[in-house]
Amino acid sequence: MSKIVEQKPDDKSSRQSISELLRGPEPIYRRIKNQIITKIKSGDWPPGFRIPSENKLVGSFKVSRMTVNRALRELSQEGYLARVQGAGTFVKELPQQSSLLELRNIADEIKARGHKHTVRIVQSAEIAAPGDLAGRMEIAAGESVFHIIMVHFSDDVPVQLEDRYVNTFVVPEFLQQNFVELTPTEYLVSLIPVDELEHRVQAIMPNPEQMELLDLPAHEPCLALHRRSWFRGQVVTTAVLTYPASRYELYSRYATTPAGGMGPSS
Amino acid sequence: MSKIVEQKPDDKSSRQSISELLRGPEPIYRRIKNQIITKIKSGDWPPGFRIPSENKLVGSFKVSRMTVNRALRELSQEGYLARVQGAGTFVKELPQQSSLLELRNIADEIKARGHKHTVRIVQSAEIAAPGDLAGRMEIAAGESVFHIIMVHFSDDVPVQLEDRYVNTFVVPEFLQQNFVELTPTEYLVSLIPVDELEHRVQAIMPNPEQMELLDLPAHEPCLALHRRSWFRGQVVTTAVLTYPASRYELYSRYATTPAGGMGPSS
DNA sequence: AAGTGGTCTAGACCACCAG
DNA sequence: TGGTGGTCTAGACCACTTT
Repeated sequence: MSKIVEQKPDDKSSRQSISELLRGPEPIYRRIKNQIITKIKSGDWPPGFRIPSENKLVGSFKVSRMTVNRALRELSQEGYLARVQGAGTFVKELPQQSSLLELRNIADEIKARGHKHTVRIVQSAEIAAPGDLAGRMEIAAGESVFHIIMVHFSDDVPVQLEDRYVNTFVVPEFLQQNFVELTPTEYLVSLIPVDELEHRVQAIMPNPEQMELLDLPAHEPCLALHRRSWFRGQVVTTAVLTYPASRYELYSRYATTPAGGMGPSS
Repeated sequence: MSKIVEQKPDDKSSRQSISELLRGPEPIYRRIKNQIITKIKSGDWPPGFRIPSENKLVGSFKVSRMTVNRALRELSQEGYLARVQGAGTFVKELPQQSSLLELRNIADEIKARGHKHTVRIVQSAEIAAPGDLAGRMEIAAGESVFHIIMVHFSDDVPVQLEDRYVNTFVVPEFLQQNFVELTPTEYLVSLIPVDELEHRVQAIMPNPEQMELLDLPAHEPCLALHRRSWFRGQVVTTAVLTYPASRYELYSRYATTPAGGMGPSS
């Protein structure tokens, strides 16, 4: 007879900094997704665990089954869950990967493998964008941009050279950050949602400067990953990430089907 | 007072060879998706075109709005459409790319750029899998696998060396194909659905054999893309695709938001 | 004000898997 | 056979864009 949708006030499980402010309160299905991801990441629901059925979740969340279904279906598409008709919904083994399509943070990757992550900041400045850079950042030539060059180490071995430019208009306080504690990727992701992401991957022979910064022997090729990210039609940042061939490779595994490798038992 | 779901008989727009047989008739929302993709690919609905509203589609397909909504939402997630609340649904510019996450066919890429695609088959045989290969293909050592080595040319310049192994159990008639007409990727994709896909990307210095096959100068690095694909838990094929650095790079652009670059007007 | 997409509901029928 | 997920319906309220 009146309001069908009973909007609940915000609960603790939703904080999204800027995106929250920009996008308004989260829809129910996304809150359910977040709560489930939290359960998985905290270890409450370990890999292989059979999570409550849709009907159980309908009961505990007090929502319609279609809403729970959408949350579970999307989490399944995103690789968190495997759904088997007639049997149940299970937490998948691999907690996401695919460093190519996603915006992953080198510090997390290094730590996840049990190594020590350190950085060396080579350069950090505010410059006027020359023509080619302005083109890549889709701004006018001569406009101000931040430029930072840093090297990431895994157990004191250099594994990534990061050469990054940042739009000063979108992130004016970028250079004030302490990038020893929080990598630029981490900082930017936490601050600005990413609408669009572009990657180019090349094999290159490093130039002398790169060889020195990465402490490379002669004739060792590198992977060069060029990345640009957009928010509301503006380029937020563009970076060239250079990896020594012998110390790094890009990896991505992607399931197109729910039953990808995780069975109910086992 | 009885059946709510009125299953319509198959119409022409759904043919999926094996997947059709395996997965049964397509659900309505997927048939709608396919018809829309057909409209886009045929050029009936060009980039920027505003497609009929959900309510119009509800009328023409005689289905519920939720069903149309699911079709459009998924096509938007997949990058075909951009949806703008209050304004409409628009065909996006880039008809999909992201050669990394997806399984793209080198011949299509070359032709799409207006070049001539040719191949040279270097080797084609059935062999007993040695231990390391058996591991990668998740079969027993010594089991039979197909092995094919070929070079892809763009306007007679070699751009890709394809070194592929195929599971004989899943695709027994693989070697009978004419790969001058239809690339292995194309053939396999048309035959077997892909449940899961793994990619690894390295920078390498080519060995002498690779240098010769790709007609490379000294000291030119290459991108090596290692790919494995699964169907129902079995590795169908594994391939190493080697690209000369100067002639090829991997590219991927990915919108996480509906409004990714395509406005209603413009 | 009219139209659009975003979300949600409370039901329904079905195919599938387990005990 | 009972529970599970897969899909679908016919309605609803809302925020937003366009006219």
